[in-house]
Amino acid sequence: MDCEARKFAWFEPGSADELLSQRQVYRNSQSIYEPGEYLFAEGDVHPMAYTLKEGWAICYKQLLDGQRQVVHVALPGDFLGYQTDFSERIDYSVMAVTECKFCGFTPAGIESLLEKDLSLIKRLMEIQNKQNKSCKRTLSVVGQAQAKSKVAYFLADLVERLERRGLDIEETLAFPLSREDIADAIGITPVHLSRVSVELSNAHVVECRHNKLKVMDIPALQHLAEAVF
Amino acid sequence: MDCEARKFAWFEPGSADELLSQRQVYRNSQSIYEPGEYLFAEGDVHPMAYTLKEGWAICYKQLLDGQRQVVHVALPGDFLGYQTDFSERIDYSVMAVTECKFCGFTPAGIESLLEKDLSLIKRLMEIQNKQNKSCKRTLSVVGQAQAKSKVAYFLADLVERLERRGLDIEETLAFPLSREDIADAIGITPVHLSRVSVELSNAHVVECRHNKLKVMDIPALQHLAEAVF
DNA sequence: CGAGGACTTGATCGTATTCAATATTAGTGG
DNA sequence: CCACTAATATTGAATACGATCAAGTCCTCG
Repeated sequence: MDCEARKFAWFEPGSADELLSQRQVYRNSQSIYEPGEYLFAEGDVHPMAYTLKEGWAICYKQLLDGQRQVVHVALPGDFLGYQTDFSERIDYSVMAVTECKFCGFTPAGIESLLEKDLSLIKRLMEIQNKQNKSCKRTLSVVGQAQAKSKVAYFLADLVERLERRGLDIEETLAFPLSREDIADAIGITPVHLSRVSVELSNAHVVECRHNKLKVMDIPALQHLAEAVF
Repeated sequence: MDCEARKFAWFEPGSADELLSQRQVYRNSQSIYEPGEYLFAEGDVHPMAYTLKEGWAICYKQLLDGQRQVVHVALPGDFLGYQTDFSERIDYSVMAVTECKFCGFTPAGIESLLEKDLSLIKRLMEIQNKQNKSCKRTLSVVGQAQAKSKVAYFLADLVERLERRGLDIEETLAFPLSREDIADAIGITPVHLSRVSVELSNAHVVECRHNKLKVMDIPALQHLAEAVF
């Protein structure tokens, strides 16, 4: 995991929390997933939580008719799969977009970490709180905005998150999401996304092609996004 | 608050938690809001959290252009306004739809409760987790479904929540939301909502008029909703 | 009974979808 | 390294779902 991303992680072995390390917590916990592979799927009873250490992954839900909604694009440092009650079915799927490295935590491991350091509970609450806010914000844009604003919001949000992870957003960035991934995240079709992308490109706001992303006008992008940043 | 709703509340004075009661926590904490009045508004620094004890309220966000997205319809027992960091601005507004009675908690009050009973932290996490799941589910429907499914989802979800609060959903239920409230919750216009309502009514699925709700065919309603219930 | 607001209905328009064809990229084996 | 193929993305044309504008109707409340 990029060192900048550590501050987003819930618990990072090898950092200042080192003294808390316990063998059991990390046993079998580091794992690699290839593009297209699943960490877990919606409906699974899956008593593990994960920190994404490297790579990009998408979290999504499916309607009964098969329609897919991407509810989160996971970046290094993101904490996934946590549930207060791990005997419940998980409510979303996680699929690797690029090669991903995850660090897994068992419920027992989490329990023992929490007992040793009460501040980790606060941290866990903060993470939930942030995810909550982010989801409401996305819902607002998906529910109310026009296609162009939705695209702008999606890209502006991702760019902001990448910047906080230490990337220079003035540069051309690696961007592994497909048209369909993006479209499913904002509730439009890939075909229409393509048309909107051309508009944004012609307006010299942002260019997003061939798995590369180049932001040309950040203020314009954020303004189009309609959301409060 | 209806006694059935207590099990949804985070902390209910007068219940088994009674011994925890502290004067400071409840000072000035019971308050009544008339329809249209605000508990707090998006952007406020508002260091209080609340349990809704009686009435209906809507939680919403606004885009920069003024568009409104209702992110939650609050019913008795719901816990609102909690933030891990109360110095941050709150990310949504809460407006009373009917006359509402709220029970308020100060950050200091919450802190002292948590210190006395660690299980309350678990409870708080559960609440956050539930809100999270609910938001993702709503996002999926708002992002992917057709208008008719959106309406069905919205009503099916509310009916389920009312039922868990002890109401008999076979009966005609009080339903104080306006067309606009519903429309803003699912991302369609009130005009179109009106047309869809007629369809659902003609199909003998659900009737929702004059602040009354009558579900005629629950299975059909849930099937239309497309979401996993 | 009258006035104002909320809701419904009708007609038209526009954004985004769908279907289909083309173009581009990435992947594979010669 | 270059065909050849499959997958992904773009473009075009037609359609449709939902939005908008406007008129009319139905409740509610004074």
